[in-house]
Amino acid sequence: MATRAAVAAPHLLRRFFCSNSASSSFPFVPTPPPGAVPSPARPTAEPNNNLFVSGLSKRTTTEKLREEFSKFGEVVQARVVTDRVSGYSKGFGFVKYATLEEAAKGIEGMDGKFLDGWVIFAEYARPRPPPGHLNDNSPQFGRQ
DNA sequence: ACTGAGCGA
Repeated sequence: MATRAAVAAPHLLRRFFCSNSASSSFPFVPTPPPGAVPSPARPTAEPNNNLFVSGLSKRTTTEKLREEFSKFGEVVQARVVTDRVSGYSKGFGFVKYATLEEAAKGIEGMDGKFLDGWVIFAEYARPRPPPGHLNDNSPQFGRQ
């Protein structure tokens, strides 16, 4: 009968699970390799007065961005990146503080907070590419 | 139409 096998089955299963004392033989290793580099390519730039704000709502404008970040320091310049053709916001912007400590407070104060129903992320912006030489064809004419 | 990772005219 199959009843005898059913009695002997739990006995073998108990030995199977109790023999799991050595967890090093388990194929599932949630721990990362010890030789891994902590950060081969850091997603965050070095401390700077400029801040990169992402996760903005499509309805968030430059005025709203400066108004919110001005509560943590003096905002020298704030801009929400919008598309030139469509005119809609791309969902991220930049905020420049007067000093670096104000920029740090701005990140600590606005990073992970809600703005217009969206969780925004504030971090140090990367240095922009060189504008090149002063020429009439330079695209850096007009602002700042 | 703006949809959802990102680095700007």
